[in-house]
Amino acid sequence: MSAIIERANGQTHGKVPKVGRPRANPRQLERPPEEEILVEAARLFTSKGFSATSTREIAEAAGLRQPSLFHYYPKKERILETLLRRVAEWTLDFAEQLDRVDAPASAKLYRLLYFDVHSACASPHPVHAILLLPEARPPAFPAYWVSDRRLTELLRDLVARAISEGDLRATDVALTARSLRSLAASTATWATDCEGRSPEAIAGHVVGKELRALLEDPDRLDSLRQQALALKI
Amino acid sequence: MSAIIERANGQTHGKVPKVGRPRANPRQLERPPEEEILVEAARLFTSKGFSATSTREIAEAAGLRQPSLFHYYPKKERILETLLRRVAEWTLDFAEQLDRVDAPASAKLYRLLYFDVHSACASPHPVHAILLLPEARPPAFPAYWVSDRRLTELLRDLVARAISEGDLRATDVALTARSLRSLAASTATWATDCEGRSPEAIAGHVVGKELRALLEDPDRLDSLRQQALALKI
DNA sequence: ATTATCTATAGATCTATAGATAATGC
DNA sequence: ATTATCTATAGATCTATAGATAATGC
Repeated sequence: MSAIIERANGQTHGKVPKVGRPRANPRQLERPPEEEILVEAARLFTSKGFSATSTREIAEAAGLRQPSLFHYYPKKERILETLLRRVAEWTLDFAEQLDRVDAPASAKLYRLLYFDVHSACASPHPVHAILLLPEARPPAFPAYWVSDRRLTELLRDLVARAISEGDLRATDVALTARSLRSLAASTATWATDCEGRSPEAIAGHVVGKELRALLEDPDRLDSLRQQALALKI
Repeated sequence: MSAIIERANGQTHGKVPKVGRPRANPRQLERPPEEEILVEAARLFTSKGFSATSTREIAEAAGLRQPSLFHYYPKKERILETLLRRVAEWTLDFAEQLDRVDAPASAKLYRLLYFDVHSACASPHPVHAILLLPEARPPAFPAYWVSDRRLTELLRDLVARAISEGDLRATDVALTARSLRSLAASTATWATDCEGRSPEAIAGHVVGKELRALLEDPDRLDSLRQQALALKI
């Protein structure tokens, strides 16, 4: 999870505040407070839900008193908004890098799905599950849903191109894209139950199943997988 | 949705109360109040979330004042508990009938998945999405999770038998069962976005994709589908 | 002077209970 | 007498604001 949430802040460590009144419960900080808040909020939102998580719980988990939270996020909703943005950017950034690579659409499709599902499984807490919170549904957080639509369209284009390149079977492209888009979030909801399986194993299984179903020649799955994972991003 | 929620109450219509103080806002009732409450609660829980839905909203939607709700459900949680039980029973009952039919495991697997996903898509509101509410996660509602485990084990057995019968490819059976179990709920989250597609089309697409991926011979999908839908339940 | 925090609290909920009330049933 | 509803409200939240305070920085 941390990786996804912190992506935009690789360099910001050490930004731990020196000025300001000391905390009531001092502790060693590894991240700036606004990042600590995001990490704890993500954990609480996915396990208890957005509305069922109080700002007090988030604050105490981040080592602060409840009103101090509002110094960093002026509304509770802004925390969820920030998390949604980070999750969307995490995948969108990868998708944009992938776009610049020259490779068959089927390989790119595999690689993008694998990246998305693997991220969802590898997070210690299933951050991607925040995408399924009823409180995050449209029309709330329109900026997130713009990114989501972009990603769905990207998947649709990859599927359509892979079909015209002869690698995938003809199928309902829009429906396929919509269901592929939900793959990472839905895998995140159960991946933590599967003890003993690595994120790589789960993502490989899930994405492999999708592509085997879509491939014109299912026996090509193994070579497609190798080709996809060999792409230099 | 109504079908799933009301399954246990086919005969109970007309149980509209004649005794008791009249309502402040009288209206024509089609269902007994406890059923009206379930239908409205299901709609509100899936669209706004459990904690974000107040007992006042549910009550007013059902034509009652807020405290009157507690005549039927002594705690707000009991409403969600009842919904979870109905959704679980809906699929479990079908699975038990299916169990008594003599047919190849692959056909039964297709039929069970189709039933589950089709129910999820056919509901005017995605009731199955309540299974994804963070508030419904274990360890809350242990009775529901017992049913859920039963269903996952049933899927696992069907997959294992279909493999030993030679219809499905060898694969990680537990992982496959777990991901198949999440199919209906996850489809419910996006099926309503797909205007112009019938529940049959969506369920056929989604379940077809799963089975094509699992089949030893993908070309057998069409005949498997016919065989599955022809089963007399 | 600026900043990050604190304490105190206003104001708006929200769930659940207590007890009254207005029907039907016997 | 029983029942389903109502009104009124207690008690426990919860979000967000106001304003004080205890550090560092200049």
